Amino acid sequence: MPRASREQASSNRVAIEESASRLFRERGFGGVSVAEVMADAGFTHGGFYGHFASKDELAAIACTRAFEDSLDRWKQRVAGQGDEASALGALIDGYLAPRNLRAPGGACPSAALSNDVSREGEDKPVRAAFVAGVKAQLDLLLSVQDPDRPPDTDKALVQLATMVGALVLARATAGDPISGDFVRAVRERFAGLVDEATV
Amino acid sequence: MPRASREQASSNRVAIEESASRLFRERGFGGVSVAEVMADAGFTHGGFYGHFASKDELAAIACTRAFEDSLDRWKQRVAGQGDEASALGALIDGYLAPRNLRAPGGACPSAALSNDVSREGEDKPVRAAFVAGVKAQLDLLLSVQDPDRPPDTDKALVQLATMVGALVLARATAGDPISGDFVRAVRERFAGLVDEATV
DNA sequence: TGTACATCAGTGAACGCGCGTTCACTGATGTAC
DNA sequence: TGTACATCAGTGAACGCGCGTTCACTGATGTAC
Repeated sequence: MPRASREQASSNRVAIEESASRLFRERGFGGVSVAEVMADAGFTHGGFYGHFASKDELAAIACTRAFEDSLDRWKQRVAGQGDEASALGALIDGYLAPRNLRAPGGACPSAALSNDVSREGEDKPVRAAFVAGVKAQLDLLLSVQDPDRPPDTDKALVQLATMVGALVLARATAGDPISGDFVRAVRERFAGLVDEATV
Repeated sequence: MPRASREQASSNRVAIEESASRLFRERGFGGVSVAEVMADAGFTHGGFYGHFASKDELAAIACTRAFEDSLDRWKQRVAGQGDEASALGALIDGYLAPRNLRAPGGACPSAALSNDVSREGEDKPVRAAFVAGVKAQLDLLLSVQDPDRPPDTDKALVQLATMVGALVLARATAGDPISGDFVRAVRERFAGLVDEATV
């Protein structure tokens, strides 16, 4: 059924981006073919290059979309939380939820794609998309800090590193009890139940 | 030149494992072909299946070897350090050194391979190798703790998550100032220069 | 509002290429006497 | 110690397959009058 309307074509493009955003987070850029992305969105592979210049371009667009989706969920989580501690607690509970461990396709792109992005050349478009996404995540962590104190960028950097590290390690060790140990230990640390000064 | 001696064949196998250990950390399991591993070790691809049953088996062996190499360096770093704080400082300085950011092939497999391992089926041999390696890293972190206090497993879990998160994020954002920010913030946290109780 | 035609979104075959794995072969190594 | 021969480590061609990308084609959409 050729020649969809322009409106239809536009929403088809969005569907392709959403499929790519999920599949790339699940299996990496190299783990999903252009044909698989198109099939997931309900199309044959030939139409791909009518929407995108290359797989690299789609990777960058899908990465940006993944950060947007993820950050929307972060914002919902922290919305309405009274103070910094409860906002962080709500954030980490969602971040390390079993569903997000099992299904990277709907979870944090910093955790799901960091290895993949590291291996891309520094000139590839996906790298800029990733940097922008990480900065937006840091901005959100800064936004939940106590407004009566000066912003602490270093604290946000350490928080994000700890969150991402816990998620990637919990996933890679899934099936072993140590996986749950990472989740529990980092959750408790964020909940402030552990009050040691040193890391 | 066919039919190397048994001794020679044995050291050839080690060379193949070392090439795989480095190349897989650099480019991931899917990013390196069997032929590339063999060429890196100085052989043609056909001899591969005389040494290994499959690429999956090599991935597991290379993963184990990578953790051994990495842990040897960790031990050298913490050896002779007076107390827990200085041992941790020495460890993180090496861990996040520019050389290790730029060349994942000689650095921590937890950081270099976590995404790749997560995507492998839970029955694949590489997953068990990865879990064993992570546990060995946690054991080392526990071994540098103050012997006069009870062992704090949760502290080691949070430390490892923070180290791994910092390394993967610094690598994926390399080329942008935020990359160095992750390194500096986490280094300072480990050095105890930041003494806030909360994460 | 109706008609004629140009546009172009999506199809599916095809391109050159590299993948993991297999296998017949070579000839030095290892062994039996 | 020397000879005859079986073993097997490494070679390179070949297998079926899937990859990213290109392109001629189809026919409904969009537009000019």
